[in-house]
Amino acid sequence: MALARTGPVRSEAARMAILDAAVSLFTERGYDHLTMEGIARRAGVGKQTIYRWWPGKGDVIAEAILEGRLLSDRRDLPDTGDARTDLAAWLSELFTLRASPDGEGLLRSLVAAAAGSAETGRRLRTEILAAPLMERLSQALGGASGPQLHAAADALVGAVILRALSREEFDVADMLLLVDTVVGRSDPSS
Amino acid sequence: MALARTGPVRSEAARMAILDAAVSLFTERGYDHLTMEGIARRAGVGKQTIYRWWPGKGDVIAEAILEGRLLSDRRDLPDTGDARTDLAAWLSELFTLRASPDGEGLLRSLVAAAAGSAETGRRLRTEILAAPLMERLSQALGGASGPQLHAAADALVGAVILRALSREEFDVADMLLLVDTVVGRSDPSS
Amino acid sequence: MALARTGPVRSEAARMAILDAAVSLFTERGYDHLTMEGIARRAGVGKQTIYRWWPGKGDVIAEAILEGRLLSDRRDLPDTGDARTDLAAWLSELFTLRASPDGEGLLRSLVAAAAGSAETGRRLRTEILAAPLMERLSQALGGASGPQLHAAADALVGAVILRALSREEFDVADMLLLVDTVVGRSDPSS
Amino acid sequence: MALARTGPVRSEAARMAILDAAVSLFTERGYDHLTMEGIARRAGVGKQTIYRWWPGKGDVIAEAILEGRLLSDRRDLPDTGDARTDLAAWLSELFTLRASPDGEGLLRSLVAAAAGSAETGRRLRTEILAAPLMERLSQALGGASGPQLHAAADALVGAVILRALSREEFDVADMLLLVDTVVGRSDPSS
DNA sequence: AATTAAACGAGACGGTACGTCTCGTCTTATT
DNA sequence: AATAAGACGAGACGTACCGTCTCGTTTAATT
Repeated sequence: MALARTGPVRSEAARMAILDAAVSLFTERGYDHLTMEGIARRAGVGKQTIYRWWPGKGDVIAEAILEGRLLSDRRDLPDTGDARTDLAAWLSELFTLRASPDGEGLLRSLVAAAAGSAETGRRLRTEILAAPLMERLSQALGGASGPQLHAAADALVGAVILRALSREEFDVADMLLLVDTVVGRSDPSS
Repeated sequence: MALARTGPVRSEAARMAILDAAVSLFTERGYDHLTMEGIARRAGVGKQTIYRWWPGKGDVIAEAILEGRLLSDRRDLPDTGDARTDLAAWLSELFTLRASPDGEGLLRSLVAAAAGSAETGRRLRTEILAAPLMERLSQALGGASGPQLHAAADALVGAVILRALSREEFDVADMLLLVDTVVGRSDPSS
Repeated sequence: MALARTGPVRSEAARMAILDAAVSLFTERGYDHLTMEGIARRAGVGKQTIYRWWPGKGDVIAEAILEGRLLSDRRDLPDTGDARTDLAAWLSELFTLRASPDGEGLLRSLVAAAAGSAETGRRLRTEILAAPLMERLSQALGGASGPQLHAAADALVGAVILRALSREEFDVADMLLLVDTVVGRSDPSS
Repeated sequence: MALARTGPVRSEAARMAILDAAVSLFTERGYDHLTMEGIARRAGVGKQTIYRWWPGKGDVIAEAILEGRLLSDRRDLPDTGDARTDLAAWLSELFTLRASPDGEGLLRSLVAAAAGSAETGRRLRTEILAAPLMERLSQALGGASGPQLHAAADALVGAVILRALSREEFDVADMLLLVDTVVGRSDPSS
């Protein structure tokens, strides 16, 4: 039998305030400038309340991603009937994912967070490679699944990340070329 | 007539000591733990001497990459005659690029550096996507070049980066599957 | 009802360690060489803990004076029955107030501290012109008090400070002459 | 036979520019904020040119005092016929000696300089205790000279310095009381 | 109801690093 | 040889955060 615990229970209000504060500071100033003290200040919360539940800022962000507070609105793909165009459009959106006025791209910030926190890294990939994308991509590949599908998904999303890191521009034509390279020009029609 | 600048000239010894120190600290402890003070300390140099020539640690690392002090030994591809195998082997090496004892992968650290510094981002891509890789990849694609070639290269390298960020394992079979996805199974043989 | 302040309370141990460190460094090397970093280092304290409670090094020294950690043992005058001799002896002691091995006179250091910090200036005068001196001086002046007494005290102590600043020697004969000038030769006898 | 020196001779223009710069910076911001780099910058001179001729900032200020670039206009006493009033007026002027907009009193700054530099200390006293003051004071004391005269002068000027350091106000009445204490009320009239 | 213990806000603490400033020494090309 | 310019190693400045550690208050479940 488990030892019965007495005393107050974890405050959901505090948890919410912390995640809200983290998300808003992250989108405003990027991952590098995100600080535990800043989160506590904006959330109106003691620092210990954050450290009690999360080991570091990376894990706070990881939880925010998990709850769909970041990236959530990029999950759905357009559906024009042409999978190739839809994928390119969705990747373009991913690439331009940016919110900060001072030019710190949000995608780069997410990459920085992923580089610094294992949990964030895991979740970032899972979230980006979400169901809608995989479904469309599978169709475009003629029903591929499993490792094959994942390879294609990683290639598409990875290429976008690499270009974002290199600060190169990436227009729609480039994006279509990328989709063609990975998905193949003639496969869907065959 | 140009204004003749008088006074002492930049110390090459100091520049070298700084880059050496930065490279060794970076490979030992990763980008996050790299500090300007640490570099100055190990280089036996005043902090101002670093700040005089570089705006931040990202730019020091960028210069180290440019000079081939990082990554240089991963530039050459093996040559077994089978481009598919060679590419997979080279990508595996890129993926396992790691030196830190405390588990901070070197590739992830480079990604963090790229996310934080525009110059590093630019140079990282240029360096990784170096001549040897592009040449072999072009052959594998049946002589592709220009945007088409770059799309394929970004897809391959990007996928590896994404998997590194997500802390997933990536064995040789996965790597071959990736190469097949991007390069195509039958193209080289045709 | 007053707002109840919660949270940890100021650490008396840290306060003591800081004042102790400041006093020892001050007497060892003088005010000019006294640094906030040095105090923090010797006190085994974070710099912020000093800056949290004092604006600058001058104010730390001011508090040390207020607590009698500097100057305290020069407060008592000898009592030979002859006020003139006693005052001269006490002023000589004030003049020779020195501790530093490298010749930085302690009195000059106090003057530098007073010049740089309003609070130290105020407290320095209050401390030097302490009760025992005023009492004896008042007797020597035939019971003078108030502004008259202060004028005489300032004249005596000020003259000593000026001579200390000018690095001139000041023997007992000079000191007696000074006392005679301010107190008057014949007053005590009358 | 002396070794004949060849090469250019010390630049008087540079010397002047340095002293001018030092004086203006001193009166603007006080001794504490005076820096060798600041002097060199404003004087349009290499730092080495200052260090070649002066060991430190205190000595530059000492030379400026010696040349009458500081204090020079306070040397003359008014002459109303009443030595007591004249001395009090002159001491008041000394006390209010201030130039900085941010309240750093010039007299306190001179004291700081004197505390930090032996040469400045020596010259400060010599300059303040200049001929005009001594002459008037001697008359007021009924022709005193030598150590006796110096004791009185030190007492007067020292008292003013001490009050300046303590940031206390010092009005004309106080000043007259001080003069009376040192010079004696009835001496001049007798 | 009284007790008990954990979660909370607040924030002090010993630290490390930041990026800037000045120190005094040392090159360099010019005059 | 003296100069203007300024790079250099050194280290203090005052600030921002780190992660840990009290504080006193508030809130549940257990007696």
